[in-house]
Amino acid sequence: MSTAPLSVVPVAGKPLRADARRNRERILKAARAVFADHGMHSQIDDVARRAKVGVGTVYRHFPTKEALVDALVRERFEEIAGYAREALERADAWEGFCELIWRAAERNAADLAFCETLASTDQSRVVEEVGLARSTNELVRRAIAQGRMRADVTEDDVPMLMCGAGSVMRTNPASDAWRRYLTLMLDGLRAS
Amino acid sequence: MSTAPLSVVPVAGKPLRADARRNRERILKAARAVFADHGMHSQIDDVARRAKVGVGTVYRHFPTKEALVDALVRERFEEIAGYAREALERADAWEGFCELIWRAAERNAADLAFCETLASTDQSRVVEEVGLARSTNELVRRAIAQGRMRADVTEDDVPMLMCGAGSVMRTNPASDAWRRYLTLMLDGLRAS
DNA sequence: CACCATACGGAGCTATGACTCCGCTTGCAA
DNA sequence: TTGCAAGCGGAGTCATAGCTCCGTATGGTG
Repeated sequence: MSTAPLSVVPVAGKPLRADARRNRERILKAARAVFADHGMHSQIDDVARRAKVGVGTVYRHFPTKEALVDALVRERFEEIAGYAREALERADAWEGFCELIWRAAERNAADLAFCETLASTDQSRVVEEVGLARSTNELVRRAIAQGRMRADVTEDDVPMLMCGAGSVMRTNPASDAWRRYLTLMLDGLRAS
Repeated sequence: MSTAPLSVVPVAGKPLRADARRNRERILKAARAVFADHGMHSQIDDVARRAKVGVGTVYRHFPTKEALVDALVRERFEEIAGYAREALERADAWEGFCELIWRAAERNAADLAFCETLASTDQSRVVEEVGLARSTNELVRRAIAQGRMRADVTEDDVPMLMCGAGSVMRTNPASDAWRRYLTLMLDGLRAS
């Protein structure tokens, strides 16, 4: 007995009915808002309600809560990877690096779930897949070569930096503590 | 109908039967181990099993899971407050400060639940009550006066620092990333 | 238009884990 | 030794939240 696929995303990347495509967008939009506000404690029912869609529909598009979160996280990382590519175009790599960090942090500051995810689970997989790893490594390499960043900085330091920032944002939401944090941390990274 | 007290800790701080005192210690000991390993996801049943005690007994001593965690956290903060007092005895306040941070971090590195708590909920209350706030403030004040710490450091920076460390420890358990983190951060705090 | 695969809604089902209840046991004071 | 308040054990209750099921609706194709 060949059961029909539970998921709306077909075996091969096929057409996807118009209403399904529309609903998928509604769900993602609602999820962005709900998860930003309530973090990982957000409930799928809330997302569904907000998207004006039944729970079943949410689960047809994203088979588990985890899958939904992954989609949101990936979206965000892709955006940040874009910042990284822009930063690479600057002649001064250190300036580019700082800009990247600040832009990314600013983007995440209002998103509770993303901060929680960042500060609690390893994201190296996505960071890799999205091309963010490559860009930041290159940025770090250049900044060191230009003598603006301390020479012992490694690729692992950047995720660590952001993970710390996420945690500070989470502990003091609605505060500027994280700006303070980044200032100190970047001072720690600068060549002396 | 005056119901008997649910809790074993009496209205006034009274005698507490011998077996009750013994069990309380067993519970705390078990809880330290379980929470260190499994973090906030730890289950009371596991604590009870490990303590060789019924669940009911755990709840008689600590009315909620939260209360148990609070007790553990407070214990740890009291210990750290001790480190802080020792650090204050050093003539070089900056050295004392670094020592405090390193000792505290070393102590927390193997304790998942403590890191999670640190990185997710505001602990300023306990930090205050335990006298840790007072000590670190004094330490910071002196280090700045002695010209070894950058002058714009405030009392809020220290919890932030530790909170970030907790989060790094949690994301990369069984790794030395947090040492790296502290090195950078302390460099950020040092007077240039 | 008619047909049907694709998709939807939302009332449940279920697993999990915090907490309670109550009959039995035990420390300890008289 | 005896009485009983203080404690104990652990099966059971309850609330929550992730997820499923299936009858109904609808886009799109011939």
